[in-house]
Amino acid sequence: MVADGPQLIRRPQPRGLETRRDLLEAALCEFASVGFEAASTRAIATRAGVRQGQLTYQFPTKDLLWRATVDHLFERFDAEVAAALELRNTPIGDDPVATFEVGIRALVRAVAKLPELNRVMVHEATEDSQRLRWIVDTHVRQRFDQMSELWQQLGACGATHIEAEPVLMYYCLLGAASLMYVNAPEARLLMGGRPTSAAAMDARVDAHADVLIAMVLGPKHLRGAVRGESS
Amino acid sequence: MVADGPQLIRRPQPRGLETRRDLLEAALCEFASVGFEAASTRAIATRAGVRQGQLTYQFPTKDLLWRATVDHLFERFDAEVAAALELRNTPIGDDPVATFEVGIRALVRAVAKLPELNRVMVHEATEDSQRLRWIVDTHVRQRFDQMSELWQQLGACGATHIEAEPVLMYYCLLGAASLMYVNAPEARLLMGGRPTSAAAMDARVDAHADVLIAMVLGPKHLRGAVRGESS
DNA sequence: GTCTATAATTAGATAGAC
DNA sequence: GTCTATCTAATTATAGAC
Repeated sequence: MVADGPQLIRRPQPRGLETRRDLLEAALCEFASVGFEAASTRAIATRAGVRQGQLTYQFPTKDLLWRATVDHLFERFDAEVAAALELRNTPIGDDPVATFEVGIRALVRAVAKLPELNRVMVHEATEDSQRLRWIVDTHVRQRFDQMSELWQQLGACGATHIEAEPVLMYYCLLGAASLMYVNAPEARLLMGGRPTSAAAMDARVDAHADVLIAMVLGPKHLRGAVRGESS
Repeated sequence: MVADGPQLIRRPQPRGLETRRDLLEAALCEFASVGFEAASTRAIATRAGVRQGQLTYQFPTKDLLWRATVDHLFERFDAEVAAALELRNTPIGDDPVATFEVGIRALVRAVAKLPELNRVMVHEATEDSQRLRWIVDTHVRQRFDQMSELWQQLGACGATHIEAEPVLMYYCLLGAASLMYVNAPEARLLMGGRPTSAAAMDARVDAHADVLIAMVLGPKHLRGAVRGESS
């Protein structure tokens, strides 16, 4: 999705691809933690276990590294969503209510497992820039349009008592779904540093999705799965 | 709330206080836009119309400038909340439902008028650090506890069909209330750069609060004020 | 494909003139 | 209280050896 890599005269060699992948994973962490400008290519290279010169060979400029990282992040995010969809016996069809419910569950699961994506988004979206325009045009707008259409279908079939224009609902749902994971270090401090096993984490994610669905579809849609706090 | 300023041997002189205020306003913008590490003290001084040496006289280190900025930000935020509360004929008392409703309206109004606070929070909360611990201990925890108690009262009196532990609800409500304003540059791109007059902005903020209240208190609490889209 | 060495900028902090 | 000049360290990007 973005011009990448070495000079591309011949197909890349396996060890180059591997360091490339390592660099992308390292860049993902750094960019998500502190944003584009504060992230240092040296720190990224070190985290990936290579030298700085190696990074600039794979990604000639910091900007190209960032774009490749964002592409990689959205790919992983889509994979998380797909995995979450398969986990359920996805009754997706032309029923907007079922689509919404399954979609919200998959969304919450994905943002919880990959908070780095929303962190990068938030670091970039606080100020207008070329990078923000690129990420909106390349990745965000299509997802926003998709969600808008679903929201309008939901309103048309009378499934919700909430009346709001799509852009408002987009940010309400995304914010409610993601802030706890974006601000996970803060949340951990507020909760007093409980250990949070993987199972407890999963239960919390399910409860989180239940809350969002109950907020939008109302009490009549409660499926008895709304837990407060469990192990 | 934080040790500040020059050597404090004598009371500060008026022109010093003025540049101090200018520096805090400038720092607020820079820290909110790009975060602590990417913000440059030179850029802050330039924006405030003074030289860099002047900044280090008022705030010896970047860290002290940041803390003073955050204190200032929370003061301004509380002022916005207070102004929003006075705007309504605040029926706050011991009725949790009324308190919640008025509080949500004031919250949405305040985050919309001062998105810089939530931007700073999000820049800091994506990674554990001394700054994060300081901001949580100094400003966040007391507000979190206050909101948790209100949420438990709301559940106890059966006013909501949502069942969730306080920390989950804290991030759901705060995320739903703030993301649109935190990511305002992105939202403007998604909406196609509509002009958004002050009146339209106000209407949108009211509609936003209506949505949050309807989400939590359910259809029975709709007050006929839920607008979709208006001028 | 990987590495070292280095150029060119820029950062925060300090010292001292006025 | 304000400003200029400067120090030290860290940044991205480049050139070239292997």
